Amino acid sequence: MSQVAYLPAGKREQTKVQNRQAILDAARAVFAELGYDNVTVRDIIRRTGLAAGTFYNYFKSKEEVFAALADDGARRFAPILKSLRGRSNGFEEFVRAAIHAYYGFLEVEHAAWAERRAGEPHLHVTGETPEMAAVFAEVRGAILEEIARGGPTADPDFLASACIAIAREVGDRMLERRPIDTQAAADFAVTMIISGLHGLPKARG
Amino acid sequence: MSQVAYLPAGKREQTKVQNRQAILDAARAVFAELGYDNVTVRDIIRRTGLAAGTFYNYFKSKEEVFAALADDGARRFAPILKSLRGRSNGFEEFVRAAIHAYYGFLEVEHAAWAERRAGEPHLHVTGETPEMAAVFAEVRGAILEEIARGGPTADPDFLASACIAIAREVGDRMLERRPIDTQAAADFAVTMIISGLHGLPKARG
Amino acid sequence: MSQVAYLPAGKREQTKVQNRQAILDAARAVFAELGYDNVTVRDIIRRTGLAAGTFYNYFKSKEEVFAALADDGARRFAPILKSLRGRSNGFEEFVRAAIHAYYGFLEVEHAAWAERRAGEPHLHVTGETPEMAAVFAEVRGAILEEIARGGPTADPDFLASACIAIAREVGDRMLERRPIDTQAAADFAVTMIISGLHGLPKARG
Amino acid sequence: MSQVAYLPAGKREQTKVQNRQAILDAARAVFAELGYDNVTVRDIIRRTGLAAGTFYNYFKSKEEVFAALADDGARRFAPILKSLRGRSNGFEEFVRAAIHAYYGFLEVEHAAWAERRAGEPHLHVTGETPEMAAVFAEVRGAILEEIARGGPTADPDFLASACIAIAREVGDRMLERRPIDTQAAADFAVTMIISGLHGLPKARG
DNA sequence: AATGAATGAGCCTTCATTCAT
DNA sequence: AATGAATGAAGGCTCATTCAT
Repeated sequence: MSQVAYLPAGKREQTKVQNRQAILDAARAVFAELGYDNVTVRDIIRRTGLAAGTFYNYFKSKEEVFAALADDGARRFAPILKSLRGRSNGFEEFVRAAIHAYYGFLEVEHAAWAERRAGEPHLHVTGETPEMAAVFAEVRGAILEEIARGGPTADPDFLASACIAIAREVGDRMLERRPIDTQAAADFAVTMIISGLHGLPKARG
Repeated sequence: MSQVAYLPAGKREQTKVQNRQAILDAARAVFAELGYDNVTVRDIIRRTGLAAGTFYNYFKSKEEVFAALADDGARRFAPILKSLRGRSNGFEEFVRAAIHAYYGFLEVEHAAWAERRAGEPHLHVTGETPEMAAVFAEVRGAILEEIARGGPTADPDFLASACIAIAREVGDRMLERRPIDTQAAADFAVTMIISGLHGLPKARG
Repeated sequence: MSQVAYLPAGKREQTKVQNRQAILDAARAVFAELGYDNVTVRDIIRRTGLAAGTFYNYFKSKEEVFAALADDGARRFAPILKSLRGRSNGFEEFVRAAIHAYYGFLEVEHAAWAERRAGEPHLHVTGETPEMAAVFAEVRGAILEEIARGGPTADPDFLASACIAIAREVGDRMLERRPIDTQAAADFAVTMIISGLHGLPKARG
Repeated sequence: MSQVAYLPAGKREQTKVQNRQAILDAARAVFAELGYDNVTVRDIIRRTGLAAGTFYNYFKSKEEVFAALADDGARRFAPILKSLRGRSNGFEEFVRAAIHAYYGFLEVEHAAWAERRAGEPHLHVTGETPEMAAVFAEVRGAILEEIARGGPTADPDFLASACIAIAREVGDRMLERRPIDTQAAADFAVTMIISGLHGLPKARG
């Protein structure tokens, strides 16, 4: 009504996008900080400065925000990993590159956390930030694809799971140590994965 | 001091033990069903039929029940794994036996779950039941020991983590399929682990 | 920021004030009725008709409501006492006026109580309503000031305490009798205080 | 049945007395430590080592224990005060002696407390231990008696209340200071009381 | 759309009291 | 009598969600 008509996107729309982004940003931060399970919708909106009710104009639940963030992460990681693969000389090199990327991210992300989450029966922390979920998804995709094109005959799901599991769990251990040594962790994980792959029956002959 | 102490022998003691067990059973079920983080003390006692306050006669918190269950699990699994190791001819055989035992357990345990847990971002469920925590601890110990006696020089923590991670994650995938094929999953996991180990630098020579 | 901020002017704001007041009123009543220590947050909100959680939109704890009430009481009593002092011809008259004001308040307040609080070891009830806390605070201030300006050399804290104690305790007795005779009580208390003061060593000469 | 018959009091009866005493002792301690309002029956029996139910064989509620303790205190203090009165040369001396006795008790008792009870709206602490209740009761009796035998004509209840109030409140202030100076506090309280008395109308003449 | 107060279910925990043993 | 586990009513508090404005 009282809106200037010339602007390509009305103020309304812009605000809408901005708010959505604000919520996503806040959510990302608190997921990293508190861990998925401990995050409440209130935590998210508090961080946002928006009103409580506004959250529900954009998302139905914290699950939905998480999903959106993971999508987002996936969109951002896909090209990175793709280029990694392009530049890599063979599968092993790709795996190495991907794991280094992942551990680098872990290290940075982790540095941001306060050392909360004390008493809980510590059983792997991972998978609780959308970025990590996205990395996993991407790497998994890449592995599946690689396998499809002539890797071992082994069940691709099992294989992808195993690779990711190694990367993840070793990453967790890595984070528990001081100093954090991404190089050593990556070396180990890569060796384990690659030689594991070699042990599997080849596609033929 | 000067009072006659009524010996705790009769029915009282019996129901006390029974109640404790009832709580543990309920807790086990509920942890499996909802996942550790989502379980409330009330979930546990509700399933028990006991009064709210009664829970606190036995445990101080859900953490404590979890710990008790893990202890329990460890107590029951330790001898099994120990005997597995005694009977195994070499490390590979032990790994195979252990993984079979674990997957067998998973299969049974899993059969008990309803397929709830719909909306959640399904990122590994695992590690959240005390039994599994216990199994991991035991297997980890065994691996460490094996390594200590001339296995690869690799960082034992990384190694144990990786082996367990493979077993766990592949186990999860296994559970998602119909029919559940513990043999195939175990074959895969064992191969992956063993050949992964072979790729690691030997202690010497 | 880029959102239109709906100004808090309408009915919303009104009921917010109303609710706050409702809570304060309920709290006042309940403190008087049950005594500070026996009051629970739930007692307060119950009397309010509001939802449980609403209380916490306004106050963090019963302590905070109490403080708010005491502030309120102080604000209302300060001018009264001030004017009393202005109109009084000398300290004795002020003391008399203040005590009359206090006992008058006590009488009214007391009439509102049901005669609950049966079994408790009745050891002075007083000081547990915010108004009385406020009166005490004010009177204490006035006494301290008076003393500072040439009263007895005695320790001002002791002195204020003693005066207030007399007023309070005699007031309690007063309330226990039928009919309630504020005149007699005030006469006694004033005499006791004033002649007590006279007995103390003068500042000089 | 299996009891030796010769003993003047059977073991049963003795235990009964002992348990009652144990409860009373525990109660005394926790009343002093936590303050009447904050004490729960559980606090008392916990301290006792007895079983929860046993408490109810002896007392119906914490109120009842408190009353019993106050009685007990009264019984122990009566002779002390009586002798104080016998040895005192006139009323003033008695008041002084009694107040010294009271403040001495306060000082000792107080030393035993940890400095708990922080956040509470600090409005008089007193009257919450049975001993103090007893002292007050006794002093009150003495004052009443003294008055009856030719003191001021003033209302004896008011008078006793006022004297006790002064003693109590000044005692509270005393306890808040470091170092605790019972001499100064007693001097003040005695002066205030005695000169207050002098100002009251005499019985005749 | 945005707001933010209200809601009430639900969580954890403690407590007084009972009662079978 | 003594015991001590069981009970269930409260209490404090937080949260997701709604809805009048």
